Amino acid sequence: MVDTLSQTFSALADPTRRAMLIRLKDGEASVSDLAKPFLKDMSLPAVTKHLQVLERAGLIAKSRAAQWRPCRLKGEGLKDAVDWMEQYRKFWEERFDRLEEYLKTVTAKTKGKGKKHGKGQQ
Amino acid sequence: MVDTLSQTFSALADPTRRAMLIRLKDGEASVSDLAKPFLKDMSLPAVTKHLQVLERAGLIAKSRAAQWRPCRLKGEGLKDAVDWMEQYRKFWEERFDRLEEYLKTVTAKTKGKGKKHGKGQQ
DNA sequence: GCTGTAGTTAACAGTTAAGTTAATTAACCA
DNA sequence: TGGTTAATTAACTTAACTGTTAACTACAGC
Repeated sequence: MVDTLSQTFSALADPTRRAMLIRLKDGEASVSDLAKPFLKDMSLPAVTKHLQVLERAGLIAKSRAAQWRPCRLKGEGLKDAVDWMEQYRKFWEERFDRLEEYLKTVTAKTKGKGKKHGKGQQ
Repeated sequence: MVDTLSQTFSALADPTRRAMLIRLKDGEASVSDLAKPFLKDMSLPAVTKHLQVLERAGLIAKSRAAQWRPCRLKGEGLKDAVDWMEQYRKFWEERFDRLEEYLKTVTAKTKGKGKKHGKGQQ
């Protein structure tokens, strides 16, 4: 697993880490601030590891202030992941079946004009 | 890992599986159709397993036709994941810093009216 | 019934992930 | 200097993930 997209999705595939990101929406927080809701369920080193995963995925950044390590959200890290998923939007939007049928009719008439924006993503 | 969101993100955290989803955007495909691009790198049972992951995550559905198992995309499975990520959109959109500053001014004036749509997501 | 094709299941091996406890680093404070 | 707080690192365990090969199920067609 080397590619950025995999790292992003992998980092998001854990409820603890997602909860941490949600907490960080409200602004910076130290490691122990972030740990607080989880210390019944896991140790502080476990929290450190989760934060490292988020940091490596580019979803948060840590700085230093005395003995604290304030963490802040880096939302840009989510952009590529959302962009990737957006290509499926039409597959979950309402009345897709009817929409697709309509599109088939249209593309049949305009023979291939609908081959727009091939981004070559994977 | 029990929750749907974790399953979805986890399923997406693999380039092989993402490539399979991309292939399925073009329409139904059998297991061996889907396997074709990967058989240099992995065996057919490995492909089966990837498809099982996607199926359990609700991202694809398998049917039966003679000895084939046509797979089709189930884009609705991505909806919740995208919705979750959308809450961070403002964090990656351009000039966020200035936007945030502006919002702070606004909410300071309207004292609390900006507390909209608390979806209780995690 | 036999043979080929499509796909899954079983059993196993290697790697990574996620947690633990104990020890360590680093800064503050008195 | 010594104690406290904040956080990380080290070493280890366990479980899950990803892949393998070999065996099996199921259907098609002669």
